[in-house]
Amino acid sequence: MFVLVCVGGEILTTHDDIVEAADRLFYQQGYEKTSFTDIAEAVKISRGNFYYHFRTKDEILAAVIGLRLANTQKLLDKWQEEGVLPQDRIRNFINILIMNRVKIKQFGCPVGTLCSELAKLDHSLLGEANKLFELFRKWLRKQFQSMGFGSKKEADAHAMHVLAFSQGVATLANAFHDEKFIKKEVKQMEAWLDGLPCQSADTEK
Amino acid sequence: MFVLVCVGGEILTTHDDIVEAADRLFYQQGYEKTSFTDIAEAVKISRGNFYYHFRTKDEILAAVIGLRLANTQKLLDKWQEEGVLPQDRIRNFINILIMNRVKIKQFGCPVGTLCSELAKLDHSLLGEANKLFELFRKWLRKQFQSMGFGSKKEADAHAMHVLAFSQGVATLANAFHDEKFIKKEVKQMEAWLDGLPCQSADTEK
DNA sequence: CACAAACTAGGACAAACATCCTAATACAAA
DNA sequence: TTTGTATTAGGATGTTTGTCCTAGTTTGTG
Repeated sequence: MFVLVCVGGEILTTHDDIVEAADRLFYQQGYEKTSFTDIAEAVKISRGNFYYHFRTKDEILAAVIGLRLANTQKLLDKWQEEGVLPQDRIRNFINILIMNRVKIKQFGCPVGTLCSELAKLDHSLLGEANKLFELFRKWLRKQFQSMGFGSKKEADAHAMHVLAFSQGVATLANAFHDEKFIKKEVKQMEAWLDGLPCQSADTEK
Repeated sequence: MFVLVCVGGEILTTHDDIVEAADRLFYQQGYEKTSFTDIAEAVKISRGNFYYHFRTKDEILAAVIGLRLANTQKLLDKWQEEGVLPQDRIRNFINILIMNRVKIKQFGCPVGTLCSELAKLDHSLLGEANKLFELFRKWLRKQFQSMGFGSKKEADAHAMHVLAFSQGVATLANAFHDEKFIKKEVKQMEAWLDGLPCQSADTEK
C-alpha cells in the first residue's frame, strides 16, 4: 500500500488521511453539509482518486464512526489501567469537557451532534453512531458498579445521568459560547460525585 | 389577503401554512436537509408560488425562528400568569420534557438541535435561533430570583443548570429512544428543585 | 363590469451534488 | 525489463439544489 506520510512510527495512508479529514469536517460542518469536494480538497487529492478509496458517502461515514469508536475504546481502556479509583476514572470522563472546551464551544459534542443529525436524516448508520454513546454508557456503568452500586440498574441510572449532564453542558456551551459555564458545571458535577454514597473507598482529594 | 383555511377563529394564510410546514420539517429533518420542494409539497403549492412568499431559504428560516420565538414567549407569559409559585413555574418548564416526550424521542429538542445545526453551518441566523435559549434562560432566572435567590448570578447559574439538564435529557432520550429515562430524570430534577434553599415560600406538595 | 393588485403555476437557470468512467502513472514481483 | 496491480487525475453522468421569470388566474374595489 502506498505510504504517504510517516509520523511517530504510525504509517498514514491516503485512506486514513481521508477518514481523518472527514472526521474533522463532519464534526465542524456536519455530515450533510460536508461534500466529497470538501474532503478531497482537505486531503488535497482529486475527486476521482477519492472515489477509488470510498465509493459512497455512507462508506466514509461508516469509516469515520469506526475510527471514533476505536479511539473512544482506546481512551476508555487507557483510563481503565492502573490502580485508579473508579470515581477518579469518572472524573476523567467529566474532564473531557474541560480539555475539549474550545472545540465544544465552537462545534458542540462530536458524539451528540452526530447522533442528532443522523437521527434527523433517518440515516441507516444512526445505530452505529449511537454505539459511541453505548460505549461511554457501559464504561460509566462499570465504574459506578465498582464504586459500590451493586444494582446494575442503579449504576446505569448514574451513568446515564453523567452522560446527560455532559451533553447538556456541551449544547449550552456551544449556544452561549461560554467556557466558564463548562468549568462551573464540571465543578458541580464533581461535587455531586463526591457526595454519592459509595461503599468502596472514598475519594483521596 | 387570500384566506385558505379557517380553524378555531384563527385565519391561516398560505404564508402561515408555509412557515408552519417549514417549522415542522426543519425540526424533523433538519434545516439543511429540508428543500424548497419538501416544503412546497407539504403545503401542496407549486415552487413558483412558493417563491412569491419567500425569496430565499434564509427568509423562511427567519420566519420559522420568529414563529418559535413568539410561541415560546406566549407559553412563558401563560406560565407567568396567576398566583403560581415560581418553583411550580419551573416545574412547568421541566415538564415540557414529559409532554413532548414522543417527539423528543424521535427528533430531540427543537431548540437545541436547531442551534447545533446552525452553529455547524456557520449560519447568519444562529444568533436569532440562540434567542430561543435566551428567552428560556431569562425567564428561568426570573423564577429563581422570585424563589429568593437575590444574587442575579446565582439565579442565572440555576437557570443554566436547568437548561443544561433539559438539553442533556433530550439528547440522550433521542439517542437511546428511551421515554422512561426522561421520566426518571425529570423526577430527579424536581427533587433537586424541592431541595433548593429558598427564602420565599416552600412548595405546596 | 372593469381593473389593478394579490396570488398561483410551471418551467428555466446555473451551480452543486454524489457517483461513475477511463486513461494515465507508480509500484512490486517476476 | 516486463507485467500485473495499486493508485492517481480529470472529466462526464444525471439528479437535486436554490433561485428566478413569465404568463396566467383569482380577488377585492370602484
